[in-house]
Amino acid sequence: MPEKVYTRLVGDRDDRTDRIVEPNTNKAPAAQPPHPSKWGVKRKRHEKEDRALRVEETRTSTGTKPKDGTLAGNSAALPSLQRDVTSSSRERLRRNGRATIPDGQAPKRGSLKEKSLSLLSSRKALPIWVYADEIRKQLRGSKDVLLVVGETGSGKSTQVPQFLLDEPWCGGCIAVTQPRRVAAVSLARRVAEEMGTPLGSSSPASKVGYSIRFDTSVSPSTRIKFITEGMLLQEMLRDPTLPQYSAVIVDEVHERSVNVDLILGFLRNIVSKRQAVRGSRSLKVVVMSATADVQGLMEYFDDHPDAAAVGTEAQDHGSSWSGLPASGRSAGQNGEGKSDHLHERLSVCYVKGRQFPVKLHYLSEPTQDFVEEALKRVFQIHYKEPLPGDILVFLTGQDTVEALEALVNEYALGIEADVPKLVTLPLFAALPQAAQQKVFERCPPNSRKVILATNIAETSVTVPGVRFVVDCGKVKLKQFRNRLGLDSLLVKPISQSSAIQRQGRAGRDAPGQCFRLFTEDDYRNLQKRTNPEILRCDLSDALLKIKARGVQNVLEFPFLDKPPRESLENALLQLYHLGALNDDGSISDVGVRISRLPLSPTLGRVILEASSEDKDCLVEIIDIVACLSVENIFLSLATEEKKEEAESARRELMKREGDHLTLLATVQSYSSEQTDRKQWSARHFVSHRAMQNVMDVRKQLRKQCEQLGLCDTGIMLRQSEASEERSAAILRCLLAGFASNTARLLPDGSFKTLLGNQTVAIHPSSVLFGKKVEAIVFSEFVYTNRSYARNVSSVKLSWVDDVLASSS
DNA sequence: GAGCACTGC
Repeated sequence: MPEKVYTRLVGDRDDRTDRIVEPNTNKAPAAQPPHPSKWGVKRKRHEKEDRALRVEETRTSTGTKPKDGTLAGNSAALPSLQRDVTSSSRERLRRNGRATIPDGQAPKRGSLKEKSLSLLSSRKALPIWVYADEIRKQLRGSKDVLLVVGETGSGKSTQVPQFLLDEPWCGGCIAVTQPRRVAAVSLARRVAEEMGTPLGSSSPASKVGYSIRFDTSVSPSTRIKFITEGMLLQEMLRDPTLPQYSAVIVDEVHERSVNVDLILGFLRNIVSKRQAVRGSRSLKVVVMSATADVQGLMEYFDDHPDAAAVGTEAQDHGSSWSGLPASGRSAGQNGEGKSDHLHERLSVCYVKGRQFPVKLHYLSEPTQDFVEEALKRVFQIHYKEPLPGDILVFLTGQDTVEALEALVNEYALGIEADVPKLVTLPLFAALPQAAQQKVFERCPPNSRKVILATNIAETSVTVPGVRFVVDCGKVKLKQFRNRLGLDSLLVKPISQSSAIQRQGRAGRDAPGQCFRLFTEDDYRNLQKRTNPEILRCDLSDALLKIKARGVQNVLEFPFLDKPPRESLENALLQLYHLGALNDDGSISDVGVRISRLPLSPTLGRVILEASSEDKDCLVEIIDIVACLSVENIFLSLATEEKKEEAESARRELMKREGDHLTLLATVQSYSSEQTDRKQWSARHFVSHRAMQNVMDVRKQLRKQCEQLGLCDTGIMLRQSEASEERSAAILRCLLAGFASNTARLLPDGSFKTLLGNQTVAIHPSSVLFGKKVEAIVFSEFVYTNRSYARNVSSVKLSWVDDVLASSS
């Protein structure tokens, strides 16, 4: 069906020449030059990666990143921070952010100043401190961009913004981006303490604030604002040139989230066009990274059109200031530099971190069973190495964590009385909060903790007291497959940078050891870096954001790593089918409105459909969409007994139409509970934390829908009676966003997608599991061992036909 | 009759 549209949008399907063609009204897609010639070298690399990806599918990646980044160099002084790192609840974040201001009372100025003075000596001890003058000097001249490469504990996140604050060019605000919300809040709190100023909105004189979803805390005097990447992108949507900022510091760039890639692209455009767009006022950009692909970043920022050919730099600044990495950086950090290239607009600063040495051990032979191997290693360490020193084991998922937990506990029963005890602690994101907290608690005397963790311990959570790391060398990661248009979740080998990051977790408190459950040869054969997320995800959201910020031709967007052509094509087509793009490829009114919503384009489209006159079910759809945009609200249960109990407790919520109306019934029931929602959640085996998030999202979406003019003020108070017609309208809204996620029943009882004719199975977690209905729509499609549809609803085949007919 | 790593607006 969309063959004709496809051809118009992106060229002939069989025409695999080297080009990407934007949606265009021209009948024949013109062969557009993909990008200026200077991108030639980079493009080759992407093509290679693209091919490798499609052909072998064995390479891997995930956001790799050294350090928790939350308070480099100071985390030991802030034990409470560690706990907050695992929390996602807003209340906790709030408390965290306001820890210095008890109960909202205005703090005494003197006490703040005293505290600030007492912190000064520890600040001066940070490795970054001696670079303060140099950093200022570099940005004072014609340099607009500074790269800071700082290893763990260098103090760059807290100190660099303070170094710049009183510079003559810095009249406005400094934004410091963070990938995680907790980091933004805790860094803001720390910097406010160091500066002796109240935090955020607590006082009009406050100089340090933060901005995260659901919680922005700034004052009229805010000069330093810690902000999540997503929030800065939202600000850029309103004000593409960021006029209120004198500087943007982009932290944790090595993690290479999609958001950070977009931010870097927009900043690069602003910097190179700054005269024209911002008048005489310049915008300084500081890019901070732990393990930098410095070469790529330098070329990226140095490559802008008006950069002068040659500059003088670095000659008198010593070895830390140049295009060449200073000696003594850790192995494996991609140290190749381009020494003969001098930069006009750009300088680089290398700062050594504080990390204890970690001794490496490899297997002599590869293992088939890393759980078994990890078990051996844990007991070997436990018997051989004296206390203190906890063990952190990196595994792939909940299944392997629980398997090893059972094994360790079983063998631990046989530990002799005169040997210390072992305390096993699982750690993964789906684990309830209280259980996660246990890894931060002190364990009984004469015992050793064994933390069995997923990738969550690689960046998001820093476990104190670890001196031994056992690394299985694998990671479970999501990969978007363009051919099939679906996500797969597969276990893959980690990258070298990821292995180094895991190893570093043993050297935070004292010298440590890392046991890699693979051979040294295996290590050498690992990919150097993890593929950045932008190369392995669905790009429709990113491309819509780019278009919404006024970049008409997405090929003009300076991607640090250019995504494969197939991904770009796919995303453009998807946006077109959603109605977010016009026939000429420009963003449509629908697209503009979708881009304003904090949702994926598909969910945004469902919202818009629900606001239309004939559907008119926005209230209900918002509840459903809110559920789909947070973690699973239904607790997964371990035992058969619990499962049966949960099934009967949830019976009143289950709807025969499917999972979406079940979610709606759950939200409606939860929100009508006025006395004790926590207890209600426990009774129905529903995650209270997830439901709190649902209510936050619901509130935000309601407000934004009003602002977008999708509904009248107060309409949300109206609760319509459930009815057949109502249910039908709701399901038809879902079809508007998920037309491609539809399947019909075959005589043999299996389902085949209407587009693509692929077999899908209803996931066993669905209320429709095992049911036979003529057609289904699903909001999630995941390939693990087979293709599964999750969050499934029953629809009429005729509705699907209507939607498919109208969109092609 | 399966089993999902991790962020974020």
